[in-house]
Amino acid sequence: MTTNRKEVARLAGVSEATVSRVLNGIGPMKESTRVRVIEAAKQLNYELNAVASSFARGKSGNLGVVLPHVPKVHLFSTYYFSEILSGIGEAVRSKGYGLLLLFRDPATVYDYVSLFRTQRVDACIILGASAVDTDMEGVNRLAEERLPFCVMDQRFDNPSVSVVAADHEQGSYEAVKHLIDKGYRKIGFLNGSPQYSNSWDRMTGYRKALNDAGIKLDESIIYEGNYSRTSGNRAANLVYADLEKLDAIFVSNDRMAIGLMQGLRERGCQLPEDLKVVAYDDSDAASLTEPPLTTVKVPFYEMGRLAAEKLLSRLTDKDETETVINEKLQTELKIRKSSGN
Amino acid sequence: MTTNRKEVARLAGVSEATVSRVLNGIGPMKESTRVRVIEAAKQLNYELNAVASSFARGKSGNLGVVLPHVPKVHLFSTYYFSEILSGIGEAVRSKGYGLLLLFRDPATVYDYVSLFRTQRVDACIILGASAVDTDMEGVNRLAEERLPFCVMDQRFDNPSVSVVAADHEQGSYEAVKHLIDKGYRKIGFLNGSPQYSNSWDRMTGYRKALNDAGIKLDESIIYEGNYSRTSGNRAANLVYADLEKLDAIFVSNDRMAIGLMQGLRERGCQLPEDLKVVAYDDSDAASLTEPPLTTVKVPFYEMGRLAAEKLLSRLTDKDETETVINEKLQTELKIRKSSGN
DNA sequence: TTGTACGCGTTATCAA
DNA sequence: TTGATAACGCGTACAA
Repeated sequence: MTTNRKEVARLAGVSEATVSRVLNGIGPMKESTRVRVIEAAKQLNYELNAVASSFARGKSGNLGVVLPHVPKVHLFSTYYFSEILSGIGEAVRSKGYGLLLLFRDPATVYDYVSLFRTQRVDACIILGASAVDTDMEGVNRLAEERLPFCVMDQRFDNPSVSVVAADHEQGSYEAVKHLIDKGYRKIGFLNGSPQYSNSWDRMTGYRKALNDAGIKLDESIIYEGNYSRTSGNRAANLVYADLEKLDAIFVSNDRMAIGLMQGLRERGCQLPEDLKVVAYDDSDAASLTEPPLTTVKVPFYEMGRLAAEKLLSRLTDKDETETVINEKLQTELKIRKSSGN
Repeated sequence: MTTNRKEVARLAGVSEATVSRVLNGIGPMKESTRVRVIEAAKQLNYELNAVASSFARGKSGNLGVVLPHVPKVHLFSTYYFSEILSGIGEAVRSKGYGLLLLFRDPATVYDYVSLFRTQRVDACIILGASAVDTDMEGVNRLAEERLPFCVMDQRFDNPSVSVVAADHEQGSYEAVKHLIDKGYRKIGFLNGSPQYSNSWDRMTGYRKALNDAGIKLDESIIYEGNYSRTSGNRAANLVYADLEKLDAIFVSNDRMAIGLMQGLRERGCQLPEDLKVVAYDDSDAASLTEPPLTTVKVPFYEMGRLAAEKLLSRLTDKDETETVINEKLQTELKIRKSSGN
């Protein structure tokens, strides 16, 4: 069925080793034999058996991407998901690797190490990790083994955990500062789930911006959701009740902001007149809402690409310097109508 | 580094073959040896080398999912993408397969066959195929080789091409019928790119619904976009000019509907008062718009899962009946405010 | 510049 | 019920 190296060798009248060398472009070779082998390969429609090759090399040639999977529930905005994946895909393709998608059950400790031990991946990127015990445990075990991996957008105390993230403290700072600059002082904050370092960073940026402007933090206008639209909608209740205490509100992602705005409008609010909103992500939906969302754009695509490139080049390069990846990309405030512009 | 079968065999005091049999649960074996092998494996922290196993079996153990990739451009709503992928992921995981993600350049003929020949995948699912020459060519070559693959949501003339699709004719019929039932007669249609069989099916459904209601088709209120929001926005120009000819409009997907509605509103339209809209997909955005979209829900998740399950079970089952997959799933109309409810 | 020969870890076949 | 052993297709050190 599948034509193999032996047949090519026979047709070209050379040894199998020569076929390998020619096809991999390794070592010196006479032009004439090179041509002969190429011809034979083409004629026989020969293609390298990737599995056999992986086996011989002791590498799978795959980059693993692990994501949490709860059937029918979207933990992440599909925007985040598809952007990061596209970025990773780009890097993977240009380096000639495969991209193996793995789904993990968020409730149990995922065995990343076995992913490597069974040689299914040469490196891996972890999406959607949080600070809950199971996630920490899994990642820490991986770090112990000093395997090539990288966590996306979640910080860990463990200094040997590689991370590519966005600078959410800066992003949040600028978001809140934008509101302050426009003259608003009573700025609330609807944050997301505390198990993401993300959320903490946003909080830090929020506090710092208020502090730098000499505005006292008002704990009573800090709300918590879980990054879902529903949770934003739920928060509308509280926010609506506190409306006289609020000029504006900073929301940790677009989805919650959308839910919040819907909830507020249902209760008769005019937006942005009654409340200015700044959100986070700059997902597709951000410009769809009424009013369109002022929001912090996160370079998900670039984050994915960067993480993958760093990992893969570490695999390729002989420099075994075993460096921990620690990148923090800048965000960018996109100003639209929801903040009163 | 990696402990292998030989070490387990030695520790358990059996042959390597026995280790394999025990670990794969194949053939009869004495309980005592079974336990002994399991113990040894556990003690040595042994895990099967997936690559070696694939090699020996002559199968990669991966299901390939091929999607078109234009850097930074989203041909598909990320909703479609992530839903289908989740569905496939579910099936793949439950069957113990890997999911290999492949990106293809839409401009060139993708060599699916080599995917199999190089043994990178045991089966594959093609997303985003269209009727343009390069796509047809690629898929037809694949069909010729009688390899296990399946195209998602795109029909081909070639009867040996497996397809899992949604019934867009029915979906469109119901969408338009809904408008007719509400008493509207002047119903326009903003369709998507003609290279998708999808678009043709929607057209058929549209025509049939009008016809069944005794409404004469008016070519002058049929518009064409390319499924992008921008194209919907562009269409707003024409639609606005034709407003007196229109009671309602059926739009081939949510994104275009959103662009259209934005464009119309910018021109001073009141929605849904001035024009009723029914869209398609029921993506996340559908319920975010103002007014929320009446739209046709497509079971993307189930389509992904079904395609993957069919393919994988064909691989597993001894029944080599080489059946062509041809599934058409039903859609469901979700009624919201945009159609005047 | 090219060929020989071995190893990679598993599956599967055949004997015992 | 278990053990030998031959593939599997390729990479690569070493020899020529």
